[in-house]
Amino acid sequence: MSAPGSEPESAPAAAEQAPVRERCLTEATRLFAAHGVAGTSLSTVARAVGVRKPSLLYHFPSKDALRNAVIDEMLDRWREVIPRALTAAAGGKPRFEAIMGEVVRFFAQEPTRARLLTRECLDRPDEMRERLRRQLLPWVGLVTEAIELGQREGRVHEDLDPQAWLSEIVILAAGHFSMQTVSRAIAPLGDGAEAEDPEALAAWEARRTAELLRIAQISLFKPRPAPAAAPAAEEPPA
Amino acid sequence: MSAPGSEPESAPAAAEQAPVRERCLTEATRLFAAHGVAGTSLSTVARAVGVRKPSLLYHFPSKDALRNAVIDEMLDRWREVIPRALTAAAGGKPRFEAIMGEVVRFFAQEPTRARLLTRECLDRPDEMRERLRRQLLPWVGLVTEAIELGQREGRVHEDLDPQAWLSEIVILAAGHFSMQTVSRAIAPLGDGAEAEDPEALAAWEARRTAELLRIAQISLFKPRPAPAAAPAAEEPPA
DNA sequence: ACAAATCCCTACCGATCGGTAGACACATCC
DNA sequence: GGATGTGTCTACCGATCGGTAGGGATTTGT
Repeated sequence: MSAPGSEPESAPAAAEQAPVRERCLTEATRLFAAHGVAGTSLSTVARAVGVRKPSLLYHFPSKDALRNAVIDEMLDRWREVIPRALTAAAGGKPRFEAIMGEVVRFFAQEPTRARLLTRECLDRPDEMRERLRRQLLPWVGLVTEAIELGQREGRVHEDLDPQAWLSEIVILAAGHFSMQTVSRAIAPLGDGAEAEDPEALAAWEARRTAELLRIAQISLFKPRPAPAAAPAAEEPPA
Repeated sequence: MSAPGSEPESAPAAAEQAPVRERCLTEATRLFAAHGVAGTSLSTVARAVGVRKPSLLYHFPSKDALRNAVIDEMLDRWREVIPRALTAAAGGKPRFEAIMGEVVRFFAQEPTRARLLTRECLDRPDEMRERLRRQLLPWVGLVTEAIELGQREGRVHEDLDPQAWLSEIVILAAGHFSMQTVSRAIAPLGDGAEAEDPEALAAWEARRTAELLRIAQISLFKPRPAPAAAPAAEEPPA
């Protein structure tokens, strides 16, 4: 992390009584994701935490430092999940399902992260590009190599551009979770359920996520290169 | 539009000498897209136009009015392009290529629009959802019906969810052009060309766009339902 | 010629912004 | 007990924010 002398707590304490610095990060993440950095004042963050503005500025010497800490924390969590996804299925076959599942789970359980990432990419594209480059260059190589191997083996579309495909899928995943609320503009309305039904909303989200996975899968893998020896063994039921 | 008594000028005059109100919209669009509404002050917009802040507030009674005018203008242009895409290929077969081509062209020639749209969806999701709903509900129905017809005719994947697919593709297209700069984090670096070469950049953008179209196409259409009578007639050389 | 409307300006308003100064409480270590 | 360090506070700073008041051109209608 970026904090010099922060000891990791063994048990995730209740959010209510977590140390102030931690709560500042949490609330700042939430507010920055919702209204943007420029649209969130330090007073607002402080009020959400339950302290005064100078207390916030004691832990983070400036708004920019707070912003960077928030992004660092998010990218650190991301840095945790990527190797887990890659190694969990390193030698196995269902690499694709493992990685996509992990990515989806990462954003789905906290859409805040996707929104924050999207916002920051819009606000400071140059810096975010370099940051993401440092973050994910190593495993971009791994993924593209795996894709190219799949192409040589005939499992992956030959006309697919590995790097471009990866770029588009990452963008799609981030946008998918950033735009949850807005996606309901296309959602079924005439199906009987009206806009506010939370059950119908969850169903719509499930449909969207299923379609996201389907798009990623079918745009990567060939349907069945040829009705050869071993036909059906790779299609998971869900 | 929202202006009561604005007469359309027959010839698109030079941007330098366009009426002030129009230049305000142009500059505000650019700045809002780049830094967000909250991150752009009225003074900044006025300075970019070359007038003083009160002049800006003469044409737009408040910052919120300016914001709405900017979005209205963008959505109006969108409203122009959609029917064109739908009717240009109404009865013909290459409907998909026509629509996707029009959408891509719309955003590609002015990525500002995509960024503004993305930002506004993040900043005011509820309002944007309703706005988009009003905007594109009619032709959402058309597109999904066309997709369902394609499913019945066996040209489109049966397991595709038309509404969800459309939602994801729209998100992908918007994100594709919003994140141009950031996508270079995945771009090829070791290929010899270094980061700043504009030619290599254009090449990378072309690869991305091609991949976007490929993903949309292959996630929609079945590869070839069966090697029937008429085999190859639909594959464009590009 | 005169009045009205249009358009842009200088000067200014109160509110809020990010950030600082410095006092106060408390806990620790010597 | 006193020195030191940590964390929070009140009070305040200059700058900038969105917005207003009102005057001076210029154009337009009559």
